[in-house]
Amino acid sequence: MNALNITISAKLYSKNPDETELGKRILSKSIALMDELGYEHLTFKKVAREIISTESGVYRYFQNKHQLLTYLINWYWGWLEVKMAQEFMLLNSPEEKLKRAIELLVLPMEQDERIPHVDERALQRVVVAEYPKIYLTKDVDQENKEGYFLGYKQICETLSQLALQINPDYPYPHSLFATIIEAAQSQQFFAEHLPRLSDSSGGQKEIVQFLIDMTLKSLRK
Amino acid sequence: MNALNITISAKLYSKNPDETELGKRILSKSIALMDELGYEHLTFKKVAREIISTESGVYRYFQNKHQLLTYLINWYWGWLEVKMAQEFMLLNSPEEKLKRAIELLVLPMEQDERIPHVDERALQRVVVAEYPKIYLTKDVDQENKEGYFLGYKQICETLSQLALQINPDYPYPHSLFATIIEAAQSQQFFAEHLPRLSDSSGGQKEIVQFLIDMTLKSLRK
DNA sequence: TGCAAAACGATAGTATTACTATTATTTTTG
DNA sequence: CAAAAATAATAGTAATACTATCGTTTTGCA
Repeated sequence: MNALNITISAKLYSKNPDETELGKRILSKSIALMDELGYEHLTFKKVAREIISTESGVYRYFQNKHQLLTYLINWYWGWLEVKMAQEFMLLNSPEEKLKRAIELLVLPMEQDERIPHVDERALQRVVVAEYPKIYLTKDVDQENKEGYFLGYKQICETLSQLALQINPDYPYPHSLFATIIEAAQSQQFFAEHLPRLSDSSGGQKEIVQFLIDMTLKSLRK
Repeated sequence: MNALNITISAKLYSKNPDETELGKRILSKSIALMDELGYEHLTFKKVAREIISTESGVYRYFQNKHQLLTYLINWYWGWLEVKMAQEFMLLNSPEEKLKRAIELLVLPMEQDERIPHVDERALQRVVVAEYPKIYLTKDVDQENKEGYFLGYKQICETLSQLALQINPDYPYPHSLFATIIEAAQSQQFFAEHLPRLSDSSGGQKEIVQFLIDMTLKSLRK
């Protein structure tokens, strides 16, 4: 059996949704609803209706909507980390790896059959549309201690290490990749909704080119 | 009289808060409360208590909390645009202007005595902590039509034009400055709250250096 | 196989929020 | 000074984000 496990901090749920049918239904339908309605208009009541259960059923897995969104976004980063590790094995130079990483950040993922309860493309759209909301709160310091942002930090660290292989003297590797990862999301959003904040006419390829250009030029001596 | 006017799209208020005492009190106290409590925990009831008026008083100026935040953030961009225009007059090369622009984006502003009802530093903190919330909604397309994001787009356009003076062939000027402006905010937030996503140890100078480095390297041929 | 524990479903209830509506009073202005 | 505009005061509503309780079903395991 070709299992695949994305590990997520136990602080991000009350009961692990990955271990039960109901939990998986919650994940599946939350992604679809969040994609359709947006974070603000999603309620546990609506999720309950979709999974053919009750509000208290959802509360048994997640303390609130914020925790649910944080779980989903961490799942996405964990998933991306796995994809990157797989692809990096086939590549040799750190340049190639960085380029591929940026493509993975921006280009649409294909559905993985091993995880039928997660629609990766819909989740990617949710990340683009909602990701800063998980840390732009007054609770950020407390939640950071509890590991709410480990996924993001892990990806950033991995890419920073690659960058230092290209230029060991580059002084801002974490800032660079926090910026690249953010831009990967926001440029997708801008290209679609606020086109004067982007030079992409909607194609993801142009965003990839922009980000690769910015990354490699930044790493020059 | 040394007046100073930041113009803001009339779609961003029901009644212009700049024209009355009550309106100015709303602006002043909203900034302080938003800084203190954060967007999520701010309510019009709390604002009403601070301005020694009533909820309906606040509703007469702003349709809702989202519109109020959008107003404040547009005010900030308009203000920054004015500051930049002033400073650019004293500078000659586009490099110098870009560097100064980035400093203005990141370094704390000094209080302007001509506008006593706006605490620029507090407003800057509000922008850092809340700015993506104004466009990360399902209403973004409609609100974009109504001019909710003109301030942001205007700054981005101004800096793009400067960039093209340095390198007329650079293909991504809007993406570059949307990214730089976002990073200017998010790096401040990360340096304070999620330090592993930044290489700044809290000092804004390091963020400025990072952003200037990224900008100038990106514009090289 | 049987029983205790866990999970689930159903329902009810509460405090808060984000408004809307109405009316009386005060202030401004031509 | 009269009319209009702005403000204050109060009430009310639908929705939200939970919390609590309890009976039923499912599950694990002795």
